[in-house]
Amino acid sequence: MRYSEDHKAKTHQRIIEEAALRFRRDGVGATGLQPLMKALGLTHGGFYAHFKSKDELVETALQHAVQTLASSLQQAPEESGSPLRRLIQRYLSDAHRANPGAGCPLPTMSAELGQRGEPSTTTDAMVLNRLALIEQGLDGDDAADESVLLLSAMVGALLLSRSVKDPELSDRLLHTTRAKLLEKAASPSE
Amino acid sequence: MRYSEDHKAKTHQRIIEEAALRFRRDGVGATGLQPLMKALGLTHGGFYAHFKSKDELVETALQHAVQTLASSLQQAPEESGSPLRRLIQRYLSDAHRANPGAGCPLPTMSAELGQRGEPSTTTDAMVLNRLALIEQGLDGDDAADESVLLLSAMVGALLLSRSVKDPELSDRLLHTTRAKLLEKAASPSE
DNA sequence: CTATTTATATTTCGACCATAATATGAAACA
DNA sequence: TGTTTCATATTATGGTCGAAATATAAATAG
Repeated sequence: MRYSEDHKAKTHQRIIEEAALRFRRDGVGATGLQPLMKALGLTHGGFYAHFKSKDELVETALQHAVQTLASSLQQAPEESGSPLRRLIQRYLSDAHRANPGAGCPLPTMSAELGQRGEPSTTTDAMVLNRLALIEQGLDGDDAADESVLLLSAMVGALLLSRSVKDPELSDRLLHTTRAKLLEKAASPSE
Repeated sequence: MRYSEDHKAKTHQRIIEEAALRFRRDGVGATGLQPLMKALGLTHGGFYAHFKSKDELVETALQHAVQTLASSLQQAPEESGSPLRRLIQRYLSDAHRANPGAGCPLPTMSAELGQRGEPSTTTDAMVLNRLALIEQGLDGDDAADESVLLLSAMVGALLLSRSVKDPELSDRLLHTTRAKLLEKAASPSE
């Protein structure tokens, strides 16, 4: 073997990362394997040496996105407030809205995955993970229910803010929801 | 051959209605014109006598769905509470979750429409319409901002509840959000 | 040997078009 | 006038096209 030892493994990983980007940015159905491989400087034929189907790649890329996001949400540089406040600020930020390919898969992919009849439970895991994360930042006996509201509002606001055409309306959706949710996460001991 | 006077108009309308159903249930990209026409007992060739492209049908079907929904939201039989409370109950109902093809296009189509680079402003119109409807049912100087939160949460909760696999988690997302939002719409004169 | 390329198979997509089909309005006939 | 035939306008059929999709297998390059 004159290929480097981990050559295939690196290609494998590059496919996953490019797919995770495109699936979130363009959608699963709109992402062709041919353009995907071409973007990596490869041809489409070799795809099946790495995955046995597109569906398998979807599942793999989704899990990769989940893990990447989970770690990206942990590291918060120097933002203000509690972990929950930082999460809200990051999630409903202009940067997150502008870069769906690097962001949360829920607003971009969950509808399509549900429609596909995907038997995957990865969405469930994501939701449960996010709910737990939010609940940690809340107080009171109502924290569990409140976390559901926060997650729904975050996902919905990001989705809608990306879907409307008018930039002012988009800002209103994003920033107003952010402000309202930050109110809820105001005082950890209220 | 000359058909009855309104034959083509009826066919035209049938195409729109079947498309509005499928676009919401299966997604725009996953809905082929051939199966669509076949479902109406027609062949695919005649499609272009009615619409000059699939994109035109998408726009038409979306507007049809908007108008249908708008009227369907008005007529509330004998549910409890204010119009806003009835809207929340209907939107976050088990029936709405179970029938995406007959429901609000925002949770099912907006992500895909945004990704498509659709230049349509129909999504904007829907959002503005819903915001105004919700704001009418709210009180206080905070009504405008509060309506954004309500809409985001409604869309997000419905989207997520349709996307997860576990029925209990789905119920939790749907019912908890409904309960929390009904609290907010509790007393019109608070 | 192995990872990738190249070539190919099979569908399916949106889109187009020539042709067939036929109900109505007009014309012709009784 | 009442009935039938004809011509026309309109709608749907069904075939086809190029492109792109997923997937496989053989050939090639590292």
